Amino acid sequence: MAKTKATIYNVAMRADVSLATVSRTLNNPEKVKKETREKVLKVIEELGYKPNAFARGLASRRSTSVAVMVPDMTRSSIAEMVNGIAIEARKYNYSLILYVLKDEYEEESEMLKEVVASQADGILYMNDEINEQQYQMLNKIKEDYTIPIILANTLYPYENKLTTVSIDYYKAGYEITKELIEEGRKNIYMLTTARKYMVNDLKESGYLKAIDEANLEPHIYRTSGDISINTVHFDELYLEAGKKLDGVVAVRDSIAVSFINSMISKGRKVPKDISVFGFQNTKYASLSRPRLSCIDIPITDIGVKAMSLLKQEIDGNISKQKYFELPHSIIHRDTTKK
Amino acid sequence: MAKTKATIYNVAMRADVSLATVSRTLNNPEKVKKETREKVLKVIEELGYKPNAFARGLASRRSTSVAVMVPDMTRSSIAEMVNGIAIEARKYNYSLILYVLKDEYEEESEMLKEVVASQADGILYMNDEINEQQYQMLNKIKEDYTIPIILANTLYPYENKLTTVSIDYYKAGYEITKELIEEGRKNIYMLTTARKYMVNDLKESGYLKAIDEANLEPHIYRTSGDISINTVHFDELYLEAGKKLDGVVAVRDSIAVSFINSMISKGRKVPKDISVFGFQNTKYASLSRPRLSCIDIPITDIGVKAMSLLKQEIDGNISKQKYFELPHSIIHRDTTKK
DNA sequence: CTGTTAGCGCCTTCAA
DNA sequence: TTGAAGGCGCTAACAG
Repeated sequence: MAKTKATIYNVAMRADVSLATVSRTLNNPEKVKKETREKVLKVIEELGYKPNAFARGLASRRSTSVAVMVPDMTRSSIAEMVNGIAIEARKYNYSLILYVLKDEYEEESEMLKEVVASQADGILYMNDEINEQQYQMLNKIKEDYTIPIILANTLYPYENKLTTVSIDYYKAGYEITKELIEEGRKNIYMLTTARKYMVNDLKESGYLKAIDEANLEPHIYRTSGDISINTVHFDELYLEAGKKLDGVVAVRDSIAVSFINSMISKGRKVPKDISVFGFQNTKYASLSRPRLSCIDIPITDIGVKAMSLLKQEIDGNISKQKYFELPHSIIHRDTTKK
Repeated sequence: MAKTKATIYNVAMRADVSLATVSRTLNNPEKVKKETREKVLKVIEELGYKPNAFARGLASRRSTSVAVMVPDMTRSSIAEMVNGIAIEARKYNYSLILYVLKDEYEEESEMLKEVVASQADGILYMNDEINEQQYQMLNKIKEDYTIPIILANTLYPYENKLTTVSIDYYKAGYEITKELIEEGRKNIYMLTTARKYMVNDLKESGYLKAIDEANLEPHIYRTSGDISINTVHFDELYLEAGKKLDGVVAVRDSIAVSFINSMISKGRKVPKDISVFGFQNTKYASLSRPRLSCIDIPITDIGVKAMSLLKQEIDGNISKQKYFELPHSIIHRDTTKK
């Protein structure tokens, strides 16, 4: 038998109070006399009453929901961040509305309009490919509709209008490159993506800095994120660089692992002949053989922090600090000497 | 300057029609004269008007949103399914409200109440650990509130009240076990999870069937999904099974890969001494060395299909068919002989 | 084909 | 501390 959802009115009737009182016990309990409150809560419990989210949203102009915008759920870093967001959101009883971005700017613009229409209380935006146009659009939305926006693991280094949570990719790139140099490596390659990712550019800058300081020759090699493609690329790379190549910093664990596989199949030894560092500390890193040394990024924590900052901003506590950096660390496993 | 969101009323004024007409051009365009419609649409465009989702939901009692309930975003199968759901949902302009389940039954029950309160038009539920209690609760929600529910990659073999999209895990388990038998393997182990997952039980049944048919001895070995733990387990397993062990069917790619790594470190050759099959065809399978043979599960398609079925049910097209099976396939790579 | 009108369920002043 | 009443922005009959 179809149960009709209890309304605030039913609760009020049964508790013998006005619906205003019911509303108050839910939203401003301190303004209701203790006995009345308890009586009302009891009825709410009995009826399994939950306020209709639409009616509440319409009347209060708050939704207790936030929009989560991500480029691609299948990337494990994104999924883990969303997990962190979900954990934190749960604490505040916030709902998450998920938007998976398409590549087209138009689509994204359309989605943002939807987000505004959905009355989301805030936006968590994560997209490591963010460009000028997207950044400005986000900022416009924020200003036009005064809706808080937090960028999670999404860096746009040329401006700082939007609150950002990330790690220091530049420093991380620098550090691991430096370690390879200290190992005595002379021909260190950076393996990065052909597509333009802001965070990868930063890793690259860090790499270049270290290489430059050591007076070595920089080698940037761009490949695809796709395994079947980059395997072919690595064959070419080997032809070109040959046995001189003795160190690699890859912008993703998966790229590092497929590079290692490619080299081993050519008879090169890791880390005897070549040392390799990856980025992220995904499961790939521990499942690979030899197990991958890499930068560990606290990706879940980034999600948690971003959500908690968003909550603060929604509550009106806007800090002056725009950039929040979480600590990374270097994990030494079996593809480096240390 | 804070733009105040345009309302239907603003649009009506400016287009010099009643608000009912604006509503119609949005929801029943065929009921509006072409010229009027175009005039209205033009104004909508100019004002960047998007109907307030709350008001619309409240008035229409439809939300054009669905609840997506998942156990854990960090599992790549879950993330990929959500991706499929997002792709399909976009076609219908549906929003996704994401709920990450906790282990506690109470929590889940609370979440379902929230889903009902949120007026979601339907529920996509995925949880391969589903138990009796959870299944019955879902069914109760469905009946009490007549809200469509689809189980995606979530099997509860003892009942069939809820529409389900999955693959035939039993058959898949049977097939790969049979292949190992045909290779001449005699001591084939099933590596499964210590925790109870419905789908893993089905894989196990398929394995047992094939083993039984061949008059072989069944060996079920339960381990953790956690890499650091199962490595230790595999050492124990090796002590116990020793060199007789010559075939493995693992319920997850990651388990298969860490098993392989463990055996290789002990000097065993894959697939010369041991053949190994995994399940899922994740990236781990192609990044491992040797590359893992496994069952390919069309996980994105399961998400797509589930969402499309849900949309159908929401639209009132409830088919009698309760169970929808998608085809799986066997991927032969380098850890088996074929 | 278009306009008028009555809610949808809740929050929030304003009075009492 | 409580109740009455208006309205949030939109949809959906019902008239015309």
